[in-house]
Amino acid sequence: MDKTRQILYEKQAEIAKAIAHPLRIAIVNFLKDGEQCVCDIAEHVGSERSNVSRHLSVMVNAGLLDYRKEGLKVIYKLKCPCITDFFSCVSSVLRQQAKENNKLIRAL
Amino acid sequence: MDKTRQILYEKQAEIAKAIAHPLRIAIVNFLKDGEQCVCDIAEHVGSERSNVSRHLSVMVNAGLLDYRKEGLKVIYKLKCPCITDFFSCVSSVLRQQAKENNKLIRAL
DNA sequence: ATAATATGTGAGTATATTATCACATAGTAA
DNA sequence: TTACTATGTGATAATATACTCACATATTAT
Repeated sequence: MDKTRQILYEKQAEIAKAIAHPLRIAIVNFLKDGEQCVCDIAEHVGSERSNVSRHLSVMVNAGLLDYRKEGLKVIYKLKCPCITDFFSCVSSVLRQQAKENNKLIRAL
Repeated sequence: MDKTRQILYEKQAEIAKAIAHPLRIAIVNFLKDGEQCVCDIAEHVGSERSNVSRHLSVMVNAGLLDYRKEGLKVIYKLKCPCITDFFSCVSSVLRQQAKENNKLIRAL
């Protein structure tokens, strides 16, 4: 295990961690349909603005989101459309789990 | 925000969390080349067996890995080859970050 | 049977993450 | 100026995660 490789894995883990939270996933899914301000994001995901603000900065720091100021508002948007690839993998794991569950249920 | 949708996001986050650790990413990358026992995984990633064992069970619980016993050894393998999609997304974010860093450096 | 090996797990500690509240800041409008 | 709104942040407490050590379990070999 190379030292460089280890650093790479740490960076990759940081990005993965930035996605790995239900609220952040909800935010990402909302932003797929276009950029949004904190205010509207908070209302859509049903959480406090201060909390949403923190989650947004986590994703900005990880390089997942970009933002720009517009008057009082701050508008966030997805930086990388490839985020879809991530969810396609996750969904595939979930489908597999569902398939196995069904197998169990049928065996009852 | 639907209740069902919220549950979906929680499940997705669980899977993402199961990947979001440097050691687990190292393990996944090792297992891409084929199934391996705990012993060899621990040596490859340079960590204690008990620790590796814990990380492996995290990924098994998340549905990322499968295992089978073979004598004294327990052999773990990737359950979903699509894990590559996940890393392609993460790598794309990292490339973007590198690009921006270069831009900064050139502006010095 | 005993010894040796691979794996997993309980307990404890250290660290990280999250949510909440109160407040600070910054832009806008009157 | 004052009032209002959107956003971000410090402090705190609750919770979750990770690592280490010692030990338990299970399989194989002698």
